[in-house]
Amino acid sequence: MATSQNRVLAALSDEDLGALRPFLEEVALPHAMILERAGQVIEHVYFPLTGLASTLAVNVNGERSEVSLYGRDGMTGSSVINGTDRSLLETTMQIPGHGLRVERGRLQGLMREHRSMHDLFLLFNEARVAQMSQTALSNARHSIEERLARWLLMSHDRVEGDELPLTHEFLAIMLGVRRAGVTTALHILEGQHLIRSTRGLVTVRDRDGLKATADAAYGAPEAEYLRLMGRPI
Amino acid sequence: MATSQNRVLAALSDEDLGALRPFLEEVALPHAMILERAGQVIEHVYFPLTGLASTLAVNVNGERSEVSLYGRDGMTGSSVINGTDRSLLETTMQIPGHGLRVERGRLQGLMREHRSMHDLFLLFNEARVAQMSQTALSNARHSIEERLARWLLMSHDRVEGDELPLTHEFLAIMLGVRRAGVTTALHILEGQHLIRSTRGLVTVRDRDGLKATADAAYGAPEAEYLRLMGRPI
DNA sequence: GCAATAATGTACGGAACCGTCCGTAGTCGC
DNA sequence: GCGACTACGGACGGTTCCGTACATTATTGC
Repeated sequence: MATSQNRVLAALSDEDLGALRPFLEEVALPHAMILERAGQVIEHVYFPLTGLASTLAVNVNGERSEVSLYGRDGMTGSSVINGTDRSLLETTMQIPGHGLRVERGRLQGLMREHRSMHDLFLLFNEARVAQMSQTALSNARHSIEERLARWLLMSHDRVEGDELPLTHEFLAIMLGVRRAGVTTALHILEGQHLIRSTRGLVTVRDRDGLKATADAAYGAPEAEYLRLMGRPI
Repeated sequence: MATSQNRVLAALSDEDLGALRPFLEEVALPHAMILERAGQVIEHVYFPLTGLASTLAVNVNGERSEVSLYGRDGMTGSSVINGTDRSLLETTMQIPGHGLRVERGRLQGLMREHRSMHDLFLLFNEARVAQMSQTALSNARHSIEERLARWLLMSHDRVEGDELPLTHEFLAIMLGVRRAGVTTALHILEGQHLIRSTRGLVTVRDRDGLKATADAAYGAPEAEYLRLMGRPI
């Protein structure tokens, strides 16, 4: 079991990982799989090894917007880490992959026995807060183009290679904007040769150019992750 | 020392509160006081008894937008609770008041000795995540008018009486919009007799009307606070 | 009470984005 | 290989909100 592919598991002490390992189970993470449902008790906590997961805020009117994005750098179940068994958020797979999972009750017991394990998961929660804060700021102040560039960079950080299998519709939900708005913004980025966009696939061509477009929307949460976790995303 | 005025302290067990109490220090919280500076090591963790604090995401371009708001229902230092000594966020007093504070190092030691204290603070962190998520969603999808109504309701929940000493400029920073946009939105709310607005002061007149305007932007995080903390804001 | 400052009211053109719609082009299931 | 479906491209008027500017009205410091 390639636990070290997941950055959070890799940062665990040998002892903590040894305690957790027997309860980790390999699992496929297909596209659109729902890892956590808003308001529902969480069954498992997932550690992606590949693929991309995202956590959305949803409300009673069916509006939705992404608040956090992670892959092999993170884990689901932030509310379990914080001591409860459910949250208002929804977590789904954006780009398919595979990962490891552990039953919630088991993890709760392990965190109680192994405080340093809990402490490490809390550091990831803190990194996630940094990311969520930047999302809130970007949603308030930045253009679709900037936010899209940020999102593509964040995704690019978390997958192998430069290909991101994503539809405009999906990106629109992530950013909380119109699908047509995403189409236009992608065309602009493509016109600047920063990406290539084909049906269901965005290919990153010029990462530095994307950074220039994203400007202050990208970078700070990523640096905070490095500081907190002691290793890059 | 009126510790029970703060909802987090009030939710502590007698034993945990007894351990913490000797290290709590009364402190005035004047308007615009900075409780935490972005990127700087946190000196104290504050428990407001009155007044309103807010936490802002800031970036290198000087852009800023509120991500979280709390008063007697909460505490600063979420990053300390998560195991680090600083964060990218900035926390300032919006409406003056007074509160209690404890040195960071002392609190870190206490949380280590008294796990149930740490666990309770984590539940508040979880409530804050719910609030931040709603903020991110509202920033992406809701009009200034809706977001303003939400903000006024959240503030109203946390002060005594119906008077909120706030300037348009301040509200604009909170919402991440133009000052003139706030002025217009306040006029609309005032035209509907939901508030009265005079220089430096907003008075809530029709709370239910504000709820109707805020729609889905208000309510869910507040219900989650109740669930997590076992008491209303 | 008088200047200086802070807060508010108002306006303007323009940019960004929305809601909506429809046509076209890939892709999939059988 | 053909119909059904999904994804994308492009357009439309309309609204929201921006950046900016400037005047007016409280309040404060002296």
